[in-house]
Amino acid sequence: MTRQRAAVLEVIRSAKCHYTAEEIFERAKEILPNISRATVYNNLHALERERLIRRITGEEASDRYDSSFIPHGHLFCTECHGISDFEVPDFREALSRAAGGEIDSYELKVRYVCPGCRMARQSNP
Amino acid sequence: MTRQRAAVLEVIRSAKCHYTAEEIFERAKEILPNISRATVYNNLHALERERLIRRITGEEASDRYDSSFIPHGHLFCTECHGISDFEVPDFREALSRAAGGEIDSYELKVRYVCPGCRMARQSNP
DNA sequence: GAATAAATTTAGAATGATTCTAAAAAATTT
DNA sequence: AAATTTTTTAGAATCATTCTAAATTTATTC
Repeated sequence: MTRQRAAVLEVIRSAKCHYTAEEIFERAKEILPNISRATVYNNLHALERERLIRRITGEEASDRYDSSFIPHGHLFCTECHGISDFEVPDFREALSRAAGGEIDSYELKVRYVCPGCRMARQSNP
Repeated sequence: MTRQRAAVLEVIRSAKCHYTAEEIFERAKEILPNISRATVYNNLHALERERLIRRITGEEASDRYDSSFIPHGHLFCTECHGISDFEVPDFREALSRAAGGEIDSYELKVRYVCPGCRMARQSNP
């Protein structure tokens, strides 16, 4: 656990939303001003392998990262492209049975129109 | 529905696996040799909007496409990077309730080690 | 059915996220 | 402390996707 890896992890842990690699890089620079983008990517991969963070592959070009391991799904708004979390039951057991062997992780992605955009739509349809 | 859009849709519908945009482009050229890559991308987006195909955002950099609308999840092997389908119950109703409004589509992604890779692992661990 | 307008296609340039590379720095082992 | 391994760094390279502007096709109007 180098200082750089700790900084990347700290940024993700203290985030109130899901950051992209670029956003993590910007914030890690506030802790270690000389940190390089490549190091952020290296450590995101390492931390994912060590299961300290999870990668969210969304609708956008860039992935986002999450440090929560409480089972939850992700809601992707198709209008404002916002992402929010939502509770889901723990499927792990059922999925392992369906997959015919132990699973690694799972992600439930839902595309929808978020309450904010839905309201805005009603005002000017 | 132009000839180009029909060709793209035909390639996806007759596929036995999930192709990337590049793979679709290669196969569409067998039908319309002058088709351009940009046209394939245009039509993939249009077909997705029209709900004739679904986009699968996986572990790789490039998205893949599916023409099946039978509810199913995708299993991503973390070793060989293969993708396979698996049956899941239709969550739509439950998800709409959880999301607090109608949902657009959903995708259940599972990362695991596929049976082939698991066996190969046991032989030389 | 020709004239006009709108939409689509094309080839290639541009963009942008991520990966690669090779040298320097840091950490670890002997 | 010398030697080895791992990590970091800056910047170049890659690769999927989007953008652009001109050409073509399709639809609409007279």
